[in-house]
Amino acid sequence: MTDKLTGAAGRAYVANAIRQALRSGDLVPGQRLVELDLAESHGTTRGAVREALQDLAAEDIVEIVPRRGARIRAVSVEEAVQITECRSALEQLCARKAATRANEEQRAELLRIGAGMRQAVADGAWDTYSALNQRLHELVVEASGQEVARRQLERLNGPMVRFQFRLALRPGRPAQSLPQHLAIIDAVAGGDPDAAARAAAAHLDDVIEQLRSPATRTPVPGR
Amino acid sequence: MTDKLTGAAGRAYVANAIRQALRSGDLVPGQRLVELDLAESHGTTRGAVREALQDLAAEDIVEIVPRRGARIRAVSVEEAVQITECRSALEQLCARKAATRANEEQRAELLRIGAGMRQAVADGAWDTYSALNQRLHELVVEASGQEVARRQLERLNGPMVRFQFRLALRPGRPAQSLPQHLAIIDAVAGGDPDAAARAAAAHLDDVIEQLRSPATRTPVPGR
DNA sequence: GTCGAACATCTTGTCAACAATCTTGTTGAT
DNA sequence: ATCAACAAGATTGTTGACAAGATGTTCGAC
Repeated sequence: MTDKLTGAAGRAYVANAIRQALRSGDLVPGQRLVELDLAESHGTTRGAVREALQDLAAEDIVEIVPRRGARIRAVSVEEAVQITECRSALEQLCARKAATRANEEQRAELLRIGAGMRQAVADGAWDTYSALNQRLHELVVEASGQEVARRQLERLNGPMVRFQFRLALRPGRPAQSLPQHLAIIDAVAGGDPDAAARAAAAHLDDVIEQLRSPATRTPVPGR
Repeated sequence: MTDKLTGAAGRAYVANAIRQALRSGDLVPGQRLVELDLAESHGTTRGAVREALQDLAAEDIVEIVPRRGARIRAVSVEEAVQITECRSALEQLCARKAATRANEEQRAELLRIGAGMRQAVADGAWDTYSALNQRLHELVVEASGQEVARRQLERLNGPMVRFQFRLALRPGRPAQSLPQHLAIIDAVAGGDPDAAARAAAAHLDDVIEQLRSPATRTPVPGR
């Protein structure tokens, strides 16, 4: 357990640790990531950290400027909107395909998720709702069989964790998004491709609107 | 000129050299990329080559398997279709935005490209047509102001160069795609977002159909 | 002739030390 | 008090050597 994480193992470990720290707010945009510090605090070598940072840079999570090190990249509201617009385009594709291609088990799980979401909103169980939300998006992509789109969506979500986080916690947000999610579920489970695409588009248009409203903007510490 | 390309410079240089070699057919899918060989043939160090390979792996152009080195990744027809479906989703988004946001100069260039394409088809000038085609797609994305989508599309095109290449050279192909391109130009330059999205979708649906037809399949050497 | 085991060679993975560059803090002049 | 020049420290970039693993080859048994 106190073994030294070496090389390739450390690479993935450090990358995950940073992703996690970003999600939980331990790292904020603009923050410097010093190779030696990370190496020591995670029990790895500088080489492993270096490669982990390269990976994160490829995911647009950190920004590496030569000779000056790596920082957590700041995402502007405008960029968050553009990211969500791309998500919308890709998720419409997936929803449309999923409506045609989903198998019986997947359709059944969709319905279960829908029931769970209703219940979670009724109970005020926001963590549960958030988890179901994530699973719903995953499942639609999975059922669509669009491997390529799945990879693209993963990349898009990387830098967005902070915004998503804020959004889900906004009071009244689950109640607002519930009918949109149920519409997606109905259309996909019911096998109506056009309706599925429309429902996905409507949902993400609403997310964009929320992103633009000032309440969701999180102040970025200077420097 | 005979200077040794060191570190950061060599990294970009080698990555570009490989991309170029793939485009021109000097490298074929499945081919092994040995670090030391590449380092010597390009006058760099192994370290630089290593990083270049990481970059190419992030672009899905090469596949790195631990302890076994890097190979040019093979793209199946099914994957090419999925890539094009994603391109379709994103280019619809861009075409729609471009119809609204393009400035006068951009609309003028679109019309010039359209005229040039007509001429090129009439003259049988396929290289010119291919160049204009590329510029058209670029310009639509540029005019849309969708930086995020632009990056995503770049990534998607990386592994596709071979297929695109084949497609453009197929006899009769320019004549077939010309009206589709003109429809995109008309809609974007004319400021009709819905028509622009429809035209982009129609064009890429046709590309998908071409990809599926056996004539475009290029045999992949075993091993 | 074919199969398998031992061996030789090639290739990638890892590390530690060194060099180059940037950042920060201090000093001194105006 | 402000600023520029400088020095000390911190941080990243690069290299070369070695270790670990994979691949190919030879040789012998059957």
